[in-house]
Amino acid sequence: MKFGPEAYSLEFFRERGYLRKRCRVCGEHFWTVDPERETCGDSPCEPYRFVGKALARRKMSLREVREAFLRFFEKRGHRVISPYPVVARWRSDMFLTDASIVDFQPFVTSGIAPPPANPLVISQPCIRLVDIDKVGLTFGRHLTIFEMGGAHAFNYPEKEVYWKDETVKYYHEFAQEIFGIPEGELVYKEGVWSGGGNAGPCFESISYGMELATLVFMQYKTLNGELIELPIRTVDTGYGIERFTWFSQGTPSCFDAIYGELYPKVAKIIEIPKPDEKLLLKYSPYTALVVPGKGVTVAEARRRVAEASGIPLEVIINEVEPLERIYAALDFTKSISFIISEGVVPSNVRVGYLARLLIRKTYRLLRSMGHEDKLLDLIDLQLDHWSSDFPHLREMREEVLDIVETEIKKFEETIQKGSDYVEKELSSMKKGEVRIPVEFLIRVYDERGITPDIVEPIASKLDMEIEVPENFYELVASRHLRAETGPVEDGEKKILEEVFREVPATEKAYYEQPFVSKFRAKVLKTYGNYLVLDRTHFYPEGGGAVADRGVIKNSKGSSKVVNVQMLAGGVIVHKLEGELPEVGEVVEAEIDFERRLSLMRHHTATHIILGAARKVLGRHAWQAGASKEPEIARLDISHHRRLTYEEIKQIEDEANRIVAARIPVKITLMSRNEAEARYGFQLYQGGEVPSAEIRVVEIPGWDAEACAGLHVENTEDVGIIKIIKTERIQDGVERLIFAAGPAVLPYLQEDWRLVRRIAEIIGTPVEAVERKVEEILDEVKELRREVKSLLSSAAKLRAVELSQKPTITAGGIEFYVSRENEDDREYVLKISDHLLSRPVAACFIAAYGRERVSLVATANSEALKKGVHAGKLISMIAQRLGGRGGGRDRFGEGGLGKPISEDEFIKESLNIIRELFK
RNA sequence: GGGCCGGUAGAUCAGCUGGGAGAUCGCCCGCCUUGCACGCGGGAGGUCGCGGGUUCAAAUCCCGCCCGGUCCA
Repeated sequence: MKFGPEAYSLEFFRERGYLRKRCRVCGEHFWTVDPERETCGDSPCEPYRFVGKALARRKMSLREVREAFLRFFEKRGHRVISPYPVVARWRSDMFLTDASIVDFQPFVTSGIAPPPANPLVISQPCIRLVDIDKVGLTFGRHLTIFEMGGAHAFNYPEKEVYWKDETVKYYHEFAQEIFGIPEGELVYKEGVWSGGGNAGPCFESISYGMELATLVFMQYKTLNGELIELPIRTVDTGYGIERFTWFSQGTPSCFDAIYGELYPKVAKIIEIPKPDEKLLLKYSPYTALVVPGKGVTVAEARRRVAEASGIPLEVIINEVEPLERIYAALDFTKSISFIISEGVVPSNVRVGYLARLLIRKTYRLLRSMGHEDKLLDLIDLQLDHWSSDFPHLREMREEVLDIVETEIKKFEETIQKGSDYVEKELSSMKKGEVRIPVEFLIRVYDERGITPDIVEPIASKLDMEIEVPENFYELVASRHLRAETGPVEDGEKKILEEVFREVPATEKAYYEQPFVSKFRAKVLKTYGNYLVLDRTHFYPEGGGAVADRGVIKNSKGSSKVVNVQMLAGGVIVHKLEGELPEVGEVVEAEIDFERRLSLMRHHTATHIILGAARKVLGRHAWQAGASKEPEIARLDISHHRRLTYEEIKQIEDEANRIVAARIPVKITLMSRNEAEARYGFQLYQGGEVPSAEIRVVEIPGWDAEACAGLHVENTEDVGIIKIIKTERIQDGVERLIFAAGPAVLPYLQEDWRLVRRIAEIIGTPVEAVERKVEEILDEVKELRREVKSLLSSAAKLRAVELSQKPTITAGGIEFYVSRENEDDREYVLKISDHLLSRPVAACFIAAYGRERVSLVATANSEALKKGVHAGKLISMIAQRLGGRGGGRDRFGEGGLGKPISEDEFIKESLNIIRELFK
């Protein structure tokens, strides 16, 4: 994708005499007032020229830059907006906020909802994990967490705010007024921005070798590679708050600028290497040459920097690399602090998995420095340091530390178990083999989460060679490619949407009058057994709740409503069983209201339980899914530990306290911006809500959620809430299964019946059941022991009895053939043990069991020497008697599956022995 | 959501080409020895995750479920 020069040719540039030039290194076009300039100045086209210098008006801290940025735009008519969360819960297409514009997508940029202000300015903490491996290497040009200063204007067809010229002008003034960057050092490189289905031209603003901001003009939608003009053109600027801070301070690295004040405290936890300042100042400018991305390995990037800077590679590795690790550790722990403080629980799914990867990566990084035990201390430091700007970090401190600690313990266990396994496997493969196959490394990572850096020390301990391919993680990923499965398309719904496309949206009468069960409505259209009315009280499936049921009466009779669905465009379609009415006819409908009431109770109960879970477990307990049926409801919540009986009981108690407190359930329709401002982002428990207006269901003082469901009027109407059971459906997600109101009764009654039945069976009063069952189990164990012991004595006696005289002696072997009455394998084998322990060649053949007779044959070592094979012997006997069997030389088993008499068994056995041994 | 690995004594695990449930540590008893991972002898401890199937016979093979781990989205 490329835009023509006209997209970048601004009045602003013409007025000020800018020239359009082409970078001799990268070939991109850029605008400058300096006729001598030959490169665009962006990394990697030239090294930094601000390091070690004080080029700005004054040195500024991160907070000072943020404030200066916000005030600058506030003075120019922008309203300052508070930052959004870093976890993008209002979106279903991404997990983390990675740009300020994300806050306003897709609702504002697509025109569904108005912006909270226009124009507006925000300093948005963003998290980007894509370049995580290069953090440190570029001395802070790349960070996993940074603040993006966003000045945004949304231009509507009927209302233009401002566009390209003003955007560039604002930047120009900002750079000059606040930072004193001379015009000759302000370069605007032409670029193309695209992301999230949108695109547009952009300018990258570069000074002294570093891109400080990107000015994007979002004006297209991309569809199948084509650009479609958007009705709303958005000014999307991203000012690098950290980069401006770095520039103003001229420190060797950006980390010094961000975390400089924190260094003394960090140094108390981990020793910070202190390479020669001159070395760093010499090295730093050339980190501009490192460009993250595929194809270039870390080693290769280092080699290039060494060459360009003239600093020997080993000096870089010895002096600079340890410092880079500290840098990365600081950046990662800040990211962890922000993510977890917003209630993310590490897990093996979704955003929780990203949190887990980040924590594990940081742990391994610290481990490589021998400081893995300091991870919590660093996070604590970050929480404290940044809480002056982001107060929720302090409020969540205890929860964050608890969650991270739990995760660390889990990982340590994984490492411990995995390492033991690896050592065992490697030792067993060691014979001759000194090179560890790559396949093994992939396998232990995939199956046990053991990364090659954990295998390495074990390998060297065993004198084995390990070589990790650069594309290791791609190899792992390729293992999973074939498993890709697309989402299951709801074909039926698609067809219905096509059929009813022209029908106007159905009036949702259930919101106006949620307690009306009988109504009349006009039939607008039918298709197959589907029916659309002009208005309906039937609540369609949605928000995790099943649809209403009921009947629709018409001239031809009455039909059952078996399903109700909401189609795109707001058309509600009823699926009927029975005759369908004529189009235009007015029908009478009645909802199964007992069922509906139960659904409403369960819906309100879900909100109450969620509030209770948050109170008992902590604010990280977010809804991770929910379902409501007439008989039962379930709520999935994020939590890092299995729920204990105590916690479950507490949640239940709290929930029922709210039920009893008779709190009216308040349902309000309000604008998105107002709802977010009043209740915060915890509104989006049920996921994204794709509308400008938000229906807020509030239980004052307890819970408020964006919710389209039907609720009872007062918490008292829920009656009672009983948690039936809990399950762990994913790591980090607990499922609460519960019932509310009369729906509770069947569960209580079943439990009651069960206990009474058990009491009846064991013949004891209900109160004594618990103790009695324990006694019975003890007794059973005791009896088993006794039986075993008695059989053992009996077997001994039987062996003595049998040993008096062999049934037959053939081939120098004594054969004892016996039909045992005791149907117990242990008993028979015990006889064999006694019988064969004497120093004569002996063989024991027995049949035991009544209806289904089993056979066994054993031989002692003396008998084996004389050629007995118990397995073959029993196989032959069994076959002769109509059964099957087999086994090894000293032991054989078989069975007949039918009864047999003693005489027949002994006769046939003897026949075979005689045949074999004459 | 999908893939892969696993579930055997209190703990860690072996046994898994079907044929008598094991080792180490821990526990109990005894001996030896005055000492903090001492030695020797003896013992207790198991629905082999649950359910179904195949088979004369299943810890072992097949199917389903539950639980744990892990990777990917």
